[in-house]
Amino acid sequence: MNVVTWNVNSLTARWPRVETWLLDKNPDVLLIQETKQTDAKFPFKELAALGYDAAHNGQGQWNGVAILSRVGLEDVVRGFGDQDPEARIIGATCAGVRVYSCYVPNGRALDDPHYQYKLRWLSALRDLVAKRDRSMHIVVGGDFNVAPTDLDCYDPSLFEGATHVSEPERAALRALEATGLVDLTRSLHLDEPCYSWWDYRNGSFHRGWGLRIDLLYVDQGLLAKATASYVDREARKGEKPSDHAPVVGEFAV
DNA sequence: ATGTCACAGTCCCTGTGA
Repeated sequence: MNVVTWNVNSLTARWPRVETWLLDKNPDVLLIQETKQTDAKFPFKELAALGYDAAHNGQGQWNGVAILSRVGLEDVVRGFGDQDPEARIIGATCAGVRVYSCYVPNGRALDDPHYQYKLRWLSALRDLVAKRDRSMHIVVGGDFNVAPTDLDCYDPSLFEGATHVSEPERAALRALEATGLVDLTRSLHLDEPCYSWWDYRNGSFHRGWGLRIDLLYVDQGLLAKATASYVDREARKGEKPSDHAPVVGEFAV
């Protein structure tokens, strides 16, 4: 089984790339962030033609998360309940694995109210994950908008005083891990940066100025069955790419 | 250190968010 997370930065703008990529890679489960679509616009029919069941927590202009699966899609839950007006999380069970697609708030700046919202959101995610059914494997994937350590940032000196690298954000990720989750890509690649996002500006991709902010958190039992995790850098190249690349997890289940 | 992209509305440019 493989599970991929990809922030597509508008499924409307990215559909030709996403469709081609699905035909080429045929993943079992794809976790999408930033669809920027209402449920009415989401391409359910086109995905069904490719063999995918899909569930979408759509909003419209911003946010929007989805789960695509060709191995079953059950027990879909959107959001945290009534606490969050923004469409940033969706969960489902695929082939007996509980999966979540998460789009963590950006934070904008340390003194911006949106930063406090980001920390509250990560706390709510931790609470949700802590209450999980531990008889089932779990994958919590998505765009976390946090680089877990300095290895995940191309130049930490440029990010002093900025979001994505601050200690409270990193502590929030450690609190999530403390529920029994591990960072899959980092667990399998202790020294490689494995960046997943590059700013559209400044030729950042070609200069190697990236961050690793797209993460797959899995339970310890699933880590034991993991066979690979990697970033599909090819998807960041070519015509009209997203600014994020897909992050893949492969498991012997 | 800011050279881009996507969105909606003010609608073929501009403000906002990333």
